[in-house]
Amino acid sequence: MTIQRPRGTRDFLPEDSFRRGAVRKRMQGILERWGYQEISTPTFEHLELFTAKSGPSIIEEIYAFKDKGGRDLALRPELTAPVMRMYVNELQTAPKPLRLHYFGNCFRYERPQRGRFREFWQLGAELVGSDRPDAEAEVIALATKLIESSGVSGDLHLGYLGLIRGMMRMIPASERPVVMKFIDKKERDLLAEKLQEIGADHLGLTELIDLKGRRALDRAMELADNLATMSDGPAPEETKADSSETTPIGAAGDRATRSDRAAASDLDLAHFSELVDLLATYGTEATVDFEIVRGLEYYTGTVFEIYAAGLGAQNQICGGGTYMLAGLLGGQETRSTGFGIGFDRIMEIVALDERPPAPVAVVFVPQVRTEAIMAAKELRDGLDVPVVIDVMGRGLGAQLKQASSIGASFAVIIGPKEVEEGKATLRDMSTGSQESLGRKEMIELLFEKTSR
RNA sequence: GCCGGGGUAGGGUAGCUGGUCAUCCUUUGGGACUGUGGAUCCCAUGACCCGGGUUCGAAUCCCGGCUCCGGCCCCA
Repeated sequence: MTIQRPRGTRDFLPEDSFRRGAVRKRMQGILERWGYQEISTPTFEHLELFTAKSGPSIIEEIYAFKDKGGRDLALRPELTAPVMRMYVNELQTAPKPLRLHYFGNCFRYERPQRGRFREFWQLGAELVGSDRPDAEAEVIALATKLIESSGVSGDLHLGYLGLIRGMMRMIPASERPVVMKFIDKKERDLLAEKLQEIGADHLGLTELIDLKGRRALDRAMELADNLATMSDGPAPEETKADSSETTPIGAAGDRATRSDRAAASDLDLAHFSELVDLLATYGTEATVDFEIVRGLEYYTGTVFEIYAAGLGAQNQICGGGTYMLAGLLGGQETRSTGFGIGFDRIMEIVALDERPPAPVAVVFVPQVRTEAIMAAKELRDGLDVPVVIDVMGRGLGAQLKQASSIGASFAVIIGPKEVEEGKATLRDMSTGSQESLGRKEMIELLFEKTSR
């Protein structure tokens, strides 16, 4: 038995690596042009970073371990938390806004299936320091631009947590987690049942999440007005009561706390509406969809997800929104907006056909090996394509055969005759035509013919 | 964690109602062809996922494990 790859990991053969590199470079080129700067963080972090962000239950899903010094560490399951940790550690006093992008491998201990691996790559960006619609629109437009650049057509769904959270304040705190869960899981029947049970079916929640697109926004405005009228009643009192029971024992407690913290700005639908208009300016098409709640607590308002066709169950290729994480990680509270793209999922459906450049082969008669190696050296300095030379001790014919099988565009043939004349023979591998050239002309001609 | 379907040379496959040397294609290395490739021919390398069980005998049947694929859950 040979040694196998660990479960859920992949090997990337030269062809795969080339394709991945090409798509990555394309995306990073766009990020740079939008003024985002690349950063990198460690592959592993203190476990606490991730439990602080997502709660202790995350430990079940990640690679967590103790090192030899007894420290609790974890392979990063995502990159937003490390990036914000880096921000809190060393970038808090940098001029705002900060535009950052990253690309890195992440790890989760999950059952592998299509589009889901134990080691996977995420590419993302964070705009730190603003949660204005301007910032959100830029980030969302950027995300769609990146996905487009790979030839993948994505379907952008744009949500806003404010209204739903406003509605949540109208129902008992103890019922909120389960209601949120039903929304997230798209359990319509259970949701309707639950709302009726707790006497909250008049809020318009089920109606809201069913609406999509332009009409959803208009209707949301009306619902917000109704809600504002209702909240003049007992709501503030209840809010207070909630905060008193917010000892951070688990997800439920956190949920209530953060919902309330964001209360002041929650119902600001004008903000959301402005974002929708700005996105139109960017030419980014979005479907308004209040069903997107992205279960994560630190999102404060705008959230979005992008789906792609042709991926089966794992069709989400991008997720993001506006969040407050710096405070949670011990820094001064800062609003940021960002997204992560599932790079592997993009690669499964990417429409680009990128191929490595064809190499040039130096083919020689054994007795002039030295001259051939020197020629190869010169060619490598002068050309932008791979230059390869025989290391198998093969004869001339076998070398040409090899050149052909690796797809060489040209062969530079060197024998005693050429050495004597100070020239080399250039053979076009597709046509078989040959010409004798001096060193300088050889490089000039080849450069011209091989550069794209 | 749960539910299905698979695992035979590097890749793709036949065999799988148990019994000669496990089939064929391709790839790789060598040769026919020591100054000219793509063709052809010859040679070589190379596999029954692992462990038990049933049997005179297991690639084949049974059980367990590992792993891959698809779905659930969760997410990227």
